[in-house]
Amino acid sequence: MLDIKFIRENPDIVRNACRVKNFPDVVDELLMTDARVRELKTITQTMTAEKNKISREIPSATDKAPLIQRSKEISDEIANDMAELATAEEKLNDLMHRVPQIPAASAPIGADDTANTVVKTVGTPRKFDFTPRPQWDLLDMNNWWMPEKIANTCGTRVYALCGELAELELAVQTYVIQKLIGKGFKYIDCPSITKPQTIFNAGHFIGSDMSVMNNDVFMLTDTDRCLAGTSEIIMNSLFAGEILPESELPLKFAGFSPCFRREAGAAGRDTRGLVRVHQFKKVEQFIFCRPEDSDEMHELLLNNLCEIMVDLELPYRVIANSTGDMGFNKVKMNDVEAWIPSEGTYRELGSCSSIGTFQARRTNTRFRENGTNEVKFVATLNNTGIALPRALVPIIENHQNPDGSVNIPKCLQPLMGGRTKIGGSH
RNA sequence: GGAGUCGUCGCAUAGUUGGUCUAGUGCGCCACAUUGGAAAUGUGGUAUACCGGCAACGGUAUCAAGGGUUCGAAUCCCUUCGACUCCGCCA
Repeated sequence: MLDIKFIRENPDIVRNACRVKNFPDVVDELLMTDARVRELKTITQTMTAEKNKISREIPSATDKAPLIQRSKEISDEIANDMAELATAEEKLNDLMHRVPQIPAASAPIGADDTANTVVKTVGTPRKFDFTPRPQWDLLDMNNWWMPEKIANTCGTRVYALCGELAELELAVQTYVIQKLIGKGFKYIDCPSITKPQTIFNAGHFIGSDMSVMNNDVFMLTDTDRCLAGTSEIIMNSLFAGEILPESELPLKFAGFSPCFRREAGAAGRDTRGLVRVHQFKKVEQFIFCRPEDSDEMHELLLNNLCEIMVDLELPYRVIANSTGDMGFNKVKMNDVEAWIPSEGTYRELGSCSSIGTFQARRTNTRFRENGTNEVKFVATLNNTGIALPRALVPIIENHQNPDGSVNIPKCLQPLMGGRTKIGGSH
């Protein structure tokens, strides 16, 4: 959500944002509705002020009847305008939730991911002297998963890791959490069950009708709860309605949670393997900060993920996502992609997003500025810490040996009891 | 799941026979005074959002949230949410 004053004063900037982000332009309708709301507010408030004045006079009046009569008349007049005001406010509220966040000037302009640009490429893809196996072959060879059994038992797009790879998954998770704790992030073990409002607060969806989430979110039947697709949404709503002291900012969190996604829009894509599943696990970085610190925090979050790529000894690249690819609520977005040998390409492992005050306006999370004592909205940012099991795909493919075994990145070896490799015939 | 208590301005509290409560008090916080400096003390101030206004300022709303009764609701009624205490059940 944007500031209504900003929209009034900069309609062209907002119209342009709608255009480059590929969302319908509702600015004119919004401004007309806003004008009507303000007009009705002025009218009803003036009448209410008079009614209140009369009510205050009644207790001490000698002849109460005429005052009560007049007060009733005003009430009737107000009721009509209030009804229209309520309708207009509801419409305005919905329109406000259809206006996308303004993208950063630095973001590439384009309709979709074909307009994305590569910011940097780090590491050189390994030259194999044998044909590298795809993830599923390595999983099969080492009995690291049980795809048929799980598909029959739990359905498709669900996985179960077993044996040493399950151990490695836990090691990666632990490694990343400990690394972020070491960088001053507060570790939160987040729940996955939440209220739809929490998802709405995160601002990924357009409009005020929450049914639009149905393609993406698992609802829990016969309850008012749903399953969170990421702990980002939980952390984002953690301080809803609060005014934080500026001295507490920036607040840095490392949230861990199981994540649930319907993937209804991805039918047929990545059905094999560990890349796209209904239930996965994710360590998520989340920051609340002063708006002026957003860019610095964005770099910090992005750098953390880049370090993790290096620690895991993965060739990777950083993408600047285009305006059409970054989504409704974002100012700036950088995907981090790891090299996948079997596909000969890079694939997304994480996504670093700067949201500005867009989410904070929905959650009403603010801070009190030190010198001026002014209350302002905080800025929020998020980035993946590690997504599992997806991150295991480049790990096992890049570090595989001809016999199907996988070398363990050095940083994970202490967490694996000192082992240097898993799988194969050893 | 059953029974009960309860949600007031940062914190703690007063206020529940509806009307000087546009919410009192204490603590905290800010400013000023006093002081060599501090403590203590004194005085004043201390919410958020929105509407109108160049501004000073005026107005409206908010006593968990929403709705209702009433000329008028922190106070009465209903619904929802949340907290606590017992009981039951259970990893």
